Amino acid sequence: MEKAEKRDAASREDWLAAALKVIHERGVESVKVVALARTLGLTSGSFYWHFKNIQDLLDSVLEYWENHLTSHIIEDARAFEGPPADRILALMKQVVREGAAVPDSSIAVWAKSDAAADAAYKRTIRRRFMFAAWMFRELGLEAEEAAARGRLMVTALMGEAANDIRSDPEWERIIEHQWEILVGRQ
Amino acid sequence: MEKAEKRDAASREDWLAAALKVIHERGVESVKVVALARTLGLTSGSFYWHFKNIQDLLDSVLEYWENHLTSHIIEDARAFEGPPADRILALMKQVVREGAAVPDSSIAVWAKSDAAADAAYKRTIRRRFMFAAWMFRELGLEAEEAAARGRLMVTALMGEAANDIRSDPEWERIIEHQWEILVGRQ
DNA sequence: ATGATACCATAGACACGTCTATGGAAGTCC
DNA sequence: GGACTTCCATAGACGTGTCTATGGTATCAT
Repeated sequence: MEKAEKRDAASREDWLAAALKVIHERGVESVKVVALARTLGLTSGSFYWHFKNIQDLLDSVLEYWENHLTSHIIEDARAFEGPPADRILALMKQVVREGAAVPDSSIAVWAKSDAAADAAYKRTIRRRFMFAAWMFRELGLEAEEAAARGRLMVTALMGEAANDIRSDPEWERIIEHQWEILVGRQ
Repeated sequence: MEKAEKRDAASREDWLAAALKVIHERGVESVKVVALARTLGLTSGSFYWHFKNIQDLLDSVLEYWENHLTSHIIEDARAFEGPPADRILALMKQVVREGAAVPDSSIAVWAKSDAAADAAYKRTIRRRFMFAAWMFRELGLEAEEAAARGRLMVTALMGEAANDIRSDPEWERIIEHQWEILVGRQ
């Protein structure tokens, strides 16, 4: 029983990871069960054992995205040992390095036509804004200024992700310069 | 002949506008000729008179997007009469107000699986970066600093668009605060 | 009025995708 | 070793979407 659940969860997650990959590469509408099955070396019969239907898969993917691509970065930054300003730079680099904001564009598009996706997206953005504001308050800034800078950082990183900054060999210097402006000599 | 070409172009543009709307609301993969025809009160027979096939439509939509949603904003900003700092704020507000960066997410996703879309997207981003850098140089900043700030502005606006800042009643104050940070007392 | 052109409707062949029904293999439990 | 559970394959019904073939109508020039 234990073993069985373990194997089930693993296989289920394979489908989720494959679906998320398709979503961020080609959009939600490109998630097709036969195509997913082919990439996993399975058939659609397996899919319908793990999921009720496609909507069921998509709902699960949302949860998967929320937990795997935002939460752990916040946790890492919270556990960061060092000056507040360095924490901000470390987070910015981690976001770019891991491509954490890469699927955002796809989820944003998805959110426009799906209520559950919209809720998950808004919830995630809010978390990012709140956490970013906290990081800037730690710098000694007052609440409103910290919120503005935090928001600017988050939205800029999302824009950079959409712009595929990772493929730019100089991305580290670019990020560092933006960090200087954000943390900046006020 | 003249008249006929005019009518042709108008109807063609109807299809393009409808397609772009679908793209930014549900993604490229959701562009279906029968669905488009229904919203236009036509049938697929009409579609295949104007376009060779779906790919032909999508290629044309790219061109349409590039010209209608980036170019005219740059032109407006270039023609702006007033201090350089005010020009920047005016552009930022216009981008948000017109939702000029709204379809960006959809195009970004599209670009990942289509070479032509990728080229158009990269070209557009580059144009935005270059123009933004120019605006900041007009402030009296040296080249590298201006480029960094301009890029930060552009990516942040793209992130805000993905985040649907327009629906926030306080968006004008948020933008103004970000503008202050960007133009900032350095 | 006759022909040419632009524009659109209709019908259907064809491909692709979803989901159900059914059964089979492998491990688990008693 | 028989019953049960988990996981997947196969086959096919069914729906949806693409694209072609064909013809109809309105407009315009001659």
